[in-house]
Amino acid sequence: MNSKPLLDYIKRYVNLTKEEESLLISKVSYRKYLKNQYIVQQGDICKITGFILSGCTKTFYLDESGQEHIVLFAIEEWWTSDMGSYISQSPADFNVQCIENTELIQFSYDTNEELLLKIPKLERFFRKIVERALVSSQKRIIRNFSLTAKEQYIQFKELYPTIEKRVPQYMVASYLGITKEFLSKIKSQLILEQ
Amino acid sequence: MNSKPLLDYIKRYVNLTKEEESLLISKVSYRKYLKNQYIVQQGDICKITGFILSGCTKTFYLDESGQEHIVLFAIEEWWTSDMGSYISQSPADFNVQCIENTELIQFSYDTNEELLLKIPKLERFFRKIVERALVSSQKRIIRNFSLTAKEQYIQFKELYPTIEKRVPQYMVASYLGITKEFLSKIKSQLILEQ
DNA sequence: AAATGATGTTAATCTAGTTTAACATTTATT
DNA sequence: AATAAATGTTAAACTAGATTAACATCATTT
Repeated sequence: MNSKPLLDYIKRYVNLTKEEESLLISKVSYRKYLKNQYIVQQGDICKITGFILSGCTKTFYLDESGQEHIVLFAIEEWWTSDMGSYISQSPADFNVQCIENTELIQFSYDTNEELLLKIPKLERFFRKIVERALVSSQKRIIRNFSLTAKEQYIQFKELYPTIEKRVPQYMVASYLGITKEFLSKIKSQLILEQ
Repeated sequence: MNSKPLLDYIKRYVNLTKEEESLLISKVSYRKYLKNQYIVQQGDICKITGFILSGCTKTFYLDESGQEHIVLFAIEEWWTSDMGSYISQSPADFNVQCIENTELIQFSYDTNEELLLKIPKLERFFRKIVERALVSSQKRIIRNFSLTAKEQYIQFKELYPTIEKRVPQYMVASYLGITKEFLSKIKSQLILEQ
């Protein structure tokens, strides 16, 4: 397992000693998922939060009519899980599925408690991570309300250019909350305009 | 200042000693806002996070055309601030305004750092608070995508019955992302249906 | 009690985005 | 190379929700 990306990432928020770093690494696990595999399924108790070493995942909700609504994508150096299910160990509302083969460093709910007690600095680290996730989530709500679908698509490309190139278009449409047909129309409009 | 509601609230997440409690109380401040006063304005650097002792606030975004989009309401025992601005001390995207006269216990950005160093348990406390806020925010995104306006309104009433009764209807419409006229139509439909 | 401003309603017209369905293109599998 | 599966496009008919505008009701101030 290549733990450097995770340790570098943590370093941006808190400074761990060498001992703390190796304790941390001894308590997490590495796992490889194949494209299309599920990390969490709606209804499961989400046992892990994963730090992505490589790959790409989508977190989505299936509604009554079986339609898929993507809440967020995650790529290298992002975190992936059903946060609600993980923190309260209750059945997941969301599915997390790999869009590409994906390598994770997994923090399991059971051992994480122990880790936080031994390295209290990690409380601060996770607080900061979650704060940033909350900010993105609130901004997403606003974009949704105050922009047309076309404007949202333009912003999405600016905010997440790599993701836009890596995931199929119909998933981008689902993330934006529109149909794939309408996104297709928007794209052809944008081509005509320029 | 009546600090009991805050201390009781904290007790649900972490246990503080009497000394820690009094240190905490010595580092926060009490403030009363009148109805319609702003706690934060778009563009300000948000210096505080407030715990609501009494009253009600709305956090909203003003778009290009001057339209107001409400991200969230907050009432007693909830937290209110522009999280993005507070955590990165950058200009606020949102306004926070009082819908009623509102009493806050304010945690200021500058003294909070000191407080967290002296009472590391608070890192955990704030992490848990933010985690819960993130979960609500993600659920809100999903409701928005997978429900019709009518369904959203019904869920809103179930989730936040007190808020629905306390705030004017046009603000509920703004929160739901629809016009006040359409909410009015929905309400009259619901009356006919029952 | 009159007047002003804030909040809520109704109805007609309009539009952004959906639905359906047929077809085109790209990618993976044999 | 041929076939199947997945992804993307186009266009017509449709609908949820927006816009406009006129009016109704409630609350606050003088």
